[in-house]
Amino acid sequence: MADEATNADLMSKIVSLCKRRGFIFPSSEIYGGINGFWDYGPYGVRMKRAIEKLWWHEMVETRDNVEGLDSTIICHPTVWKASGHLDQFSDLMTDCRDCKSRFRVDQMPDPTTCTNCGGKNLTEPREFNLMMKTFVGPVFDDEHMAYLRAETCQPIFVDFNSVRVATRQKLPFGIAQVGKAFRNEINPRNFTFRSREFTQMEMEFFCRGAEGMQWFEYWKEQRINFYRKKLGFTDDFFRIYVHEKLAHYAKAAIDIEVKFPFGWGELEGVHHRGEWDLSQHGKYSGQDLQYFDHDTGERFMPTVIETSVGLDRMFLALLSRAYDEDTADTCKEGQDQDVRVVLRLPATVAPVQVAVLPLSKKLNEHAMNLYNKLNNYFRSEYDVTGSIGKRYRRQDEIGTPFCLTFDFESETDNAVTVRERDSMKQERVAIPELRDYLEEKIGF
RNA sequence: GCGAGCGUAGCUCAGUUGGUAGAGCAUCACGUUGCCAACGUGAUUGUCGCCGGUUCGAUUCCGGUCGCUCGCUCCA
Repeated sequence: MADEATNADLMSKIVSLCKRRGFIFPSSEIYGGINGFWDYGPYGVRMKRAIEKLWWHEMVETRDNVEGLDSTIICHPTVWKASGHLDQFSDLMTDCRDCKSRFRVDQMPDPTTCTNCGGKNLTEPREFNLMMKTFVGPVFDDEHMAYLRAETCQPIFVDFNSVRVATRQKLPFGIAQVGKAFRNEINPRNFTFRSREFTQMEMEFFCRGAEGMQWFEYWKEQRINFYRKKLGFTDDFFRIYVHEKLAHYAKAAIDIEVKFPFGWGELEGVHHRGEWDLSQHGKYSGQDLQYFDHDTGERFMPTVIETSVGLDRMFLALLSRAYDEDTADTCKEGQDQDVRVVLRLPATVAPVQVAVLPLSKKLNEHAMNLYNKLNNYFRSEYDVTGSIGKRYRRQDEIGTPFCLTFDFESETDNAVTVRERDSMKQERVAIPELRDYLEEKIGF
């Protein structure tokens, strides 16, 4: 119980910090907000882009057999018929206000009576579909209805042949995409964890059916290594959930779950989807999406291994892991307690990687020169306002790993003090060596 | 979608038994200091979530609505 209370407390501290420092705040807040939508502020967008860049580099730029794609959010409506998104969850449902049960109206013996408790206190039958609707063209009728994509992977399947032909890729190869997806979630919850507009980072890897399990294991390991090595996740923070109940088309599936303040939650899925998606799109489009192997003369439907992660969830996972409160010693007199809020973010994703802080306003000119140089290579920030200690704390709160203090000796010895966020230790580094020094510490 | 709780400054919250509001922190300026939330002086900030009703008068009472949190439900 005490643990749960602490965690709920942690969640509200994170939400509060996000609002205060401009990481994330509610969309349309001056109008009272809109449920399930969140805006990323100045620091938030820096960090979000850094995470995306890290993923893209890992999944696309360092691999010859993975190609990128940026498809539209609105697709031909039949895409969602083929994928099964339109048929499922488009049933009429009713809720019993007395016993809180929910029923499909077409399955009730008597649609006016609760099947469970016999009560008559039912809500009006409503259509449940998690896809967001819109209209293409100025006429709002069924003919012109379209949907915002519920996941970024379907357009990858749809464009599979075009990508294959254009890039002359042979199996096995993958297609990756980062982009917005939309779901009319019944109940958005837990800050940005479940929202109605979100960003996915997905990769579909196409291979021969016989090699499917082998690639499934490969990508599972790759993704786990990414969290361990690139984001520093440890075994107490994430775990693997193996699906026992699989979708009818799937051969294997795991989720990578993370310890959020509200409990364990899915961060990424690695799924063996078999031939299902390409077969469906082949069937509905009438196009032959089979792969022809020139060496063996075989024609077959590729098997798909998917890695799918929510960017917003990775963002929230990083914040959950990074948030910490120190009770560090203070050097100032007259302070009983010094609680320091610090985000121990990996330097690669920190919104500000380097802060340049002149000890005095009199040092403005030269310190500003240093800042302008470093800002070409690192996400940097300059701050002269307030005492040096206060500025360190401001940077701690947004997770800046390195603060460079430009002091009265800097102009003569051509060096600055580098103060490290987590240890608060300081080191004197010559200005000409700063770039190499920081690049080595920050990494990609 | 159902139920419960909540909504006052950027953040955390106090307050008004109905007479349009305060604190701490934060922010800004000047002075001072010069490596871990220093100090002094001064300054900025709210349609008390939104709409409506009752009332001479509503931030306060009532209704609705929007949003947040928790539980149930849902999560293809």
